[in-house]
Amino acid sequence: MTWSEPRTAEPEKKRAKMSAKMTEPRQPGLRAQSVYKALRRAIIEQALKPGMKLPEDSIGEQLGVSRTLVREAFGRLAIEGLVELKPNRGASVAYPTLEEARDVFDVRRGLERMVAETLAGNLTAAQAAELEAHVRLEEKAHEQDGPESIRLSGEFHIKLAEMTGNALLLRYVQEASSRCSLILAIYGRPHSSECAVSEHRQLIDALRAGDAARAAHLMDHHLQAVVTRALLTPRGERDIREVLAPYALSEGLTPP
Amino acid sequence: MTWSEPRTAEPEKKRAKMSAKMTEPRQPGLRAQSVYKALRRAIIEQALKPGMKLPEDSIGEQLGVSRTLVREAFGRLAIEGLVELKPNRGASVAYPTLEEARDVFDVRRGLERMVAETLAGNLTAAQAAELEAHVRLEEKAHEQDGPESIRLSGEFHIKLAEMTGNALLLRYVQEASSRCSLILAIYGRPHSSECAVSEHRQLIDALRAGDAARAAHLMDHHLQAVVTRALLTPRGERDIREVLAPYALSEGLTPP
DNA sequence: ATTGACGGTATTGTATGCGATAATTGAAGA
DNA sequence: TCTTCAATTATCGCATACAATACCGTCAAT
Repeated sequence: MTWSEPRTAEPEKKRAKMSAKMTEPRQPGLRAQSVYKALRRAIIEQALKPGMKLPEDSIGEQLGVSRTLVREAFGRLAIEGLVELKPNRGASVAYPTLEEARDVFDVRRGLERMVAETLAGNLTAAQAAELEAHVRLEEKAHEQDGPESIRLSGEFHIKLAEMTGNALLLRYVQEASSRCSLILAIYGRPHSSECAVSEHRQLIDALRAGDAARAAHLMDHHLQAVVTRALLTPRGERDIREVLAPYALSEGLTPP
Repeated sequence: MTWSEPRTAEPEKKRAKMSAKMTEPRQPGLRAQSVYKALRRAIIEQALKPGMKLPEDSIGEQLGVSRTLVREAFGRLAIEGLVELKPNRGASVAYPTLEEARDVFDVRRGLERMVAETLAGNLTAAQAAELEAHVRLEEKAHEQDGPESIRLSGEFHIKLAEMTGNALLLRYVQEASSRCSLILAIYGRPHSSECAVSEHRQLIDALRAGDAARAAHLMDHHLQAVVTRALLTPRGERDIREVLAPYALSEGLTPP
């Protein structure tokens, strides 16, 4: 994101009573949305790391908006579990505990099972083709194993949710999905590519065949596999910091 | 709108610099929460009817807070699908279309199926007892068939979700549940008591027996039954207004 | 009579201000 | 040197200020 324009560079005293034509008439609500999306991406891509403090002032200044809009974005992100909001202590990037993490993954499995069941036997030819094209992209990306691979894996699941045509289900899947990203950023091993492409392929087959039970089962185990592959299991924590951090954070302590 | 008190009559210059002790130190964030809860209840209990306009000013004035907090509440409620927020046109109580309604019910069924599966065979004796006590309450209330009956039916499902110990699942179930209330307010027949107590009882039995499949199945059909009993099926709309209203509202038109 | 233009008012979107709370620093005492 | 506590500073919570729309009624023109 290019924040090249120095909107609030000057000592901000002269903005009242300015000549009427220098206000750019960006359409309303759009700036708020942008702040939200910027922060969301920054968190998911780990530019903002879990536990990191998020001062309203500096962020607003950086993004060229007032604290009001930043605050609004924090609200939404807090509901989605991406930031934590403590009274009088402001916002920080969420640092889910292992327990919360497990909750999220459990719910996600359930949600995506619904997706699979809904879609089984109801895919149009076009949709099936789109999914297969996507999987081929995943295969290509998987070879050079960049961060692209991870993004595509995630998008596959979002695409599936979209195809159900159920807006609420889509929203929940998206939410669970972002939270999973955050969780894997904390507890996951460095960069396992998370989703096995072959499992995606099998799933598509089951969906085309209209085998709801098999599709649901595949999805369930696929996501279960993601968890184990990415190491969510707490046996043998690798770093003492990681063991303590959640506790420290949840008590309002701030490790350096 | 009663403009009895001349709020902005005075040149509003003298409100700064008041004697230091007249600020009640209510703890921060609590007022925001209160506004949110107040509006939420008002909507669910249909004091605020679907489609009704929600001006920030008058609501804030009524609740004794500034537009800022009202706005914040609107944001949360909008995410939960209880209010609609249109740019530059403000907030109104949501008026879900039949399609959205179906989405919500579908997701709810899936979520509560998860609840049932999670709980099956995992109820403590205390929990089972609590549920049975609740059902007895429902039976009592069912006789005089007041609005109490509806509230208790809803609470049964919330209680179940709580017992899973999964905070996220609980939140989703609560959200779906409130949206269902709103939906039934629009499309439901006058006051069917929505949940059959006997079905609740059967469900508890299945949960105690640890029969996950049966519990899930019961839950699924129970909720399906709620839909049919409450008449969500669009055959034979009773009133032209009700047919048109969703379309009007969704286009931003405001029927009288 | 309907429609379209115009002007005033009501409401929204966003920024800013003010008091309050927590973080931090620094000084004094153990 | 290590604690304890007070003063300073950074931030937050909330209200308010102000500009930008949208709404509504009036009036003129077809």
